[in-house]
Amino acid sequence: MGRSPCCEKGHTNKGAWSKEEDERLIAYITAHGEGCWRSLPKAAGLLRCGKSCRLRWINYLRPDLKRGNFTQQEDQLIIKLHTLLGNKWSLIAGRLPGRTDNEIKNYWNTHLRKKLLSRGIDPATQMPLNQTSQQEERCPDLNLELTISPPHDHPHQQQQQPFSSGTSSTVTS
DNA sequence: AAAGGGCTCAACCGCAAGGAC
DNA sequence: GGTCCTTGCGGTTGAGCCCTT
Repeated sequence: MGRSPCCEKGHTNKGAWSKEEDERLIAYITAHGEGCWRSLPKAAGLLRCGKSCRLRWINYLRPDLKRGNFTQQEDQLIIKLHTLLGNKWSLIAGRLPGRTDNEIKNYWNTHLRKKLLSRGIDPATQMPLNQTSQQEERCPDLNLELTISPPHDHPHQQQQQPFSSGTSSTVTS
């Protein structure tokens, strides 16, 4: 049995969103704000599941989205953050105003990964490919994320090192 | 000009975490 | 304290676009 499905599949649309659906979603959220995604589709008159509405809003319809090409600075920041955080796309997105986790994830997988590989750099560690095997034994990625603080820092620093890479990696924008 | 292959990115799926009851 | 429900996240998929032959 397990969990109940997030929506009744027989009564929901799937696939690409139509313009009308977008407009309905925007109109509803503009009027009522982001509330309960579960009940939103019904309230907004959409034949979509809440999950789908949330995704559409966050990744595409939100007014504060930047869209368009990533800048060099953003490239560098993403690479740096990925080295520190790994595939924590939502955390990385939290450091890049106007960008979504999905967008960054796609950009990483399609552009940055290849870019680094073509330079002979291991995307996961940013070490030259012929050194990564040695590196992995000493410094598994997992340890890194323990030293990271979330985007909205709490004032009380636990006894962890903040981003300490010294140089320009003060990641706060 | 057409066909095939590769690439991009919006959207879906399943799982886990957190909160409410 | 346990169970159920909702939200959020990361991985994956596939339709459409673009480039090459």
